[in-house]
Amino acid sequence: MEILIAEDEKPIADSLKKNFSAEGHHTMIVYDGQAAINAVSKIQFDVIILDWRMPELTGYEVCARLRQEGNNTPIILLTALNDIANKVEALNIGADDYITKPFSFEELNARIKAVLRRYNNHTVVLPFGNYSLNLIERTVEGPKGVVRLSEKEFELLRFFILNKGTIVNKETICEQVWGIKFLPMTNIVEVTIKNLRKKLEFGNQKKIIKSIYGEGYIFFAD
Amino acid sequence: MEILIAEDEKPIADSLKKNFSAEGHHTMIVYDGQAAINAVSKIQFDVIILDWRMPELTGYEVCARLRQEGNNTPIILLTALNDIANKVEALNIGADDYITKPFSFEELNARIKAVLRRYNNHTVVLPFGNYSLNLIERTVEGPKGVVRLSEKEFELLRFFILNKGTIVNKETICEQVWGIKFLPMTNIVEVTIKNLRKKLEFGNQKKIIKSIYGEGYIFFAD
DNA sequence: AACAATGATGAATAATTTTTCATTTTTTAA
DNA sequence: TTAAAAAATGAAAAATTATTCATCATTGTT
Repeated sequence: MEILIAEDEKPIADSLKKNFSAEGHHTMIVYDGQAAINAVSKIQFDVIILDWRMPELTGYEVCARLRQEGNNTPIILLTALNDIANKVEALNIGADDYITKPFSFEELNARIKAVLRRYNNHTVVLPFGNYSLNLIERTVEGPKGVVRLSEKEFELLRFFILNKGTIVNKETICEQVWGIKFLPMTNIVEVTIKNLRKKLEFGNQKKIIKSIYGEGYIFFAD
Repeated sequence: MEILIAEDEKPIADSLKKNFSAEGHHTMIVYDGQAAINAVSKIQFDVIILDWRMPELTGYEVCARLRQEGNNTPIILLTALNDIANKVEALNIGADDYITKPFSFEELNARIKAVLRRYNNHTVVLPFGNYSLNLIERTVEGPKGVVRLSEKEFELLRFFILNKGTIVNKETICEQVWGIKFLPMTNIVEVTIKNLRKKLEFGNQKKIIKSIYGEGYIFFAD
């Protein structure tokens, strides 16, 4: 993993580097904010650790500037002040987490892992219309907020997204989602579609799963 | 999507191309096996459709050769024979699916989507030791074969993989996996670890989740 | 060795999800 | 307009998963 440490207190920076090296990561140290900006423009880091107060540009400013530029590498801010206002500010300008000095390496490391975990999930998402399906969490974000899907609902939605814009019949759905040949004496497909609709549809918004009498269903997104 | 069609019967190839174009895909047609090999060396296709019998190299030979070279683009074989032996052979040499002529475009299209679906999942996998965790299917592939995990088992394993090699205490596990502050009067962590172990461990193989008395657990992979 | 603390485990209970079933609603075509 | 087919739905039953609980096993300390 490529880690950038921007921290003007050399002992802290060195100690972090040593610890990260022991875990098999590559670390780069810079001692002021401007150097951090320069480094980020050259290297694609996995995590950036920014001290709050630094010469040239503060960690706060570096973070804000990176986010303005559209860079969304996970950022963790280090601060000497155990100040809630700072935390709120840090998260507002787009930091992913925040840790108060003094801290143990284990603590920082745990935060990094938590951030990366959240961050990685972020990338495994299927967008559709004004919704998005998180494939790991099995949640849909949409007009109803975040809704958890059960396994079958999740598989069904994934199937619909993949086949959006085409009519799919119940036999196909059954084979693909349930992995079984369609048995005419069951109505699991209808029931699961009903439940999925209930979780996705909001008020008078247009339907995204439409039934086509005698043929099957068609899924619209956007 | 970039699709390669290798099919010497021009009417079939043209009809497929027309249909794929209507769905917004780019299609390239070649009329013999050698041309297919050449095309693949130049362009990164999303799916390759190979006729079983073709001049120069048969679809069977093209498929085998591509797989030998380490190319793992999804391949669907078309064959005129409704012959089980062929199907087995096709899958043995690494084809992803197989379809018997005559077929409708819808049928082929459905197969392509099913293959892509399987294929896409393949990429969202966390390897650890001689196991791998499929993040979409929530299955582990390991010495026990493929095992389905329940939601909590899945989240727990994901947490362990992320924190492999470091000791994690029960409080942290509880917070990260269950999203709750640890309550000392519950033992869900122990129980879920027990169940996960049962699904992962095989015979006398060395443990991958080790308990550290009074401290927590440590996860080893490789 | 004996005790106390911690962890493991089987089984009971609770909660959730899946499937079935009976009934109502909608759609199409006569 | 009406009858038949298809789809939607609420609720019951079945299956699976999560959690609790009681008990047993292991570890570290005295």
